[in-house]
Amino acid sequence: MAKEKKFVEAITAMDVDFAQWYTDIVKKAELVDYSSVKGCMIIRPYGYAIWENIQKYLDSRLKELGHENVYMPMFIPESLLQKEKDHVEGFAPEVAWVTHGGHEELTERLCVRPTSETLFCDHYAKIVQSYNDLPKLYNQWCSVVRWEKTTRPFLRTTEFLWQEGHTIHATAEEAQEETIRILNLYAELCENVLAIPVIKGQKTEKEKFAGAHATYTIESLMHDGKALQSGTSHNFGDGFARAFGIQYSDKTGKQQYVHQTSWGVTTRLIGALIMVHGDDSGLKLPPKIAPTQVIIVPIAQHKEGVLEKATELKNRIGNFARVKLDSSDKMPGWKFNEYEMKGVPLRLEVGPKDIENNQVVLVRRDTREKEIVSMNELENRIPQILEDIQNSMLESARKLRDEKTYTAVTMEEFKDIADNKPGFIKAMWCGETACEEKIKEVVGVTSRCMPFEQEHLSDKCICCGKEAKHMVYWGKAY
RNA sequence: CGGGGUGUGGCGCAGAUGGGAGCGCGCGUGGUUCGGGACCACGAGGUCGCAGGUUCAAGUCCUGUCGCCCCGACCA
Repeated sequence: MAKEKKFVEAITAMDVDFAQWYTDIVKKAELVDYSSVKGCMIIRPYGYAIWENIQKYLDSRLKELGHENVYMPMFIPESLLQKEKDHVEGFAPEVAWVTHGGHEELTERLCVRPTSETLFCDHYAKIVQSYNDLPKLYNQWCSVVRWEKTTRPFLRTTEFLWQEGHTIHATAEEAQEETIRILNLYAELCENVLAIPVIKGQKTEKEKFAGAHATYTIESLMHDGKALQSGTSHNFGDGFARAFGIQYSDKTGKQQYVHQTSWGVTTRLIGALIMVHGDDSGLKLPPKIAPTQVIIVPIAQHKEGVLEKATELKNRIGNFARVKLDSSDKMPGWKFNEYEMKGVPLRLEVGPKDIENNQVVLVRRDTREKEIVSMNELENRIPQILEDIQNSMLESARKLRDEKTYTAVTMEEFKDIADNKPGFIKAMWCGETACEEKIKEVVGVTSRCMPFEQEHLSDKCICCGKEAKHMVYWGKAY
């Protein structure tokens, strides 16, 4: 362990100070820089490349499912924002307002979008007339602004990047199907691409989105035992449709309100990647999302033929993986540490000895296992290793999460676990907000979700002792 | 928004009781090196967060203000 620490002195050890560890990684791996605007971050090329990979996957999957991308204005007139009561109330404390255009005060102030429900609704009301116009499956990639009090790179910033889908449907059933379809897509993104295991479930009344009929969520667990809401999908029912007058005439000529959904994931997912997979040497990226999957480090590159061979390998590997060659004058050891810190899944070392033996050295980031491979085998072996890294990262993340998931039946147990063992706690709940609030006050945890996969831990609500209606995942959350 | 901490070259820091702006790393050039953060030589780089004030003199003292970090209350 002491040896490991020596590798990367720049990063604070996780168990010494988790928050500092996170900040160190974010900066040292060159994901972000702080900007001159409070709470706003500069996403640097390496960080943005991760986001682009998330976008690529999600965007193509959404399009396969029939969604279309649009772009809405970043400003919302105050009157428009106020049309749905719960919605405004939910967002009012964190909206930024534009009051002036040039030197002139605006007659109506404009809000910088914290989310675009109202804009989509306003637009849908105009373009929808008949059942033939439905469904509308719109998605938008943009940034939104929420005036947060406490900010942290990726996890909570004043401005953040996201994707927001807004769909309208003829029936409640279709809207519900869409809501769940997207939740499943998000879960797939997390598990299959980001190697982050998630719990799918429904938010309680207290935790649901402002103005929603029901909110569904995927919850993941970070290395420090805190939960992170990683994506949400909302069924609005016809609440917004009524507030905004989004109606269509059905086949019988009757006016009906549409049924609506909205859903989003944000750059927060990058924070999840860091906190689920990272270790004391830095970031650890699953191959499917890593901007660079293979880094080639030439050894004694000044010697005859080394750089030529490294370049040749780069070109070959480039046919099936995202590869980079670092031919800078830095020491090989320096490069090893640098790319470990940046979480590059696989390192390929090639030096004079290797060339002599027609081999290379491959080193995995996740396990640090070293493997000598014949140069003839790269096309076979590298994809295998990358796939294996992808799978085993998901497995170890799942194992860690399961180890940090506890069960409580009494309040004493509940409190004891919450105080001493950071992680998810499963406990039964009667469904009353009063109990939820009391649990927060007494135990110090919030409800994360009512998982789709329910378990019967006891007949009674852990708080009031009345009949239990749901098993709930509780925890401290980001 | 409350409590605590912090702000000095790019980064990490030192600068007791007011009077030379310094160190390590990094950066540039040249050379020797290269299988886990190399070494030597030379060199570039600073409105001491910002604004006032006290003083002959402020990185240092006083007031205000802003940013960042940590802990809480609110949130993707």
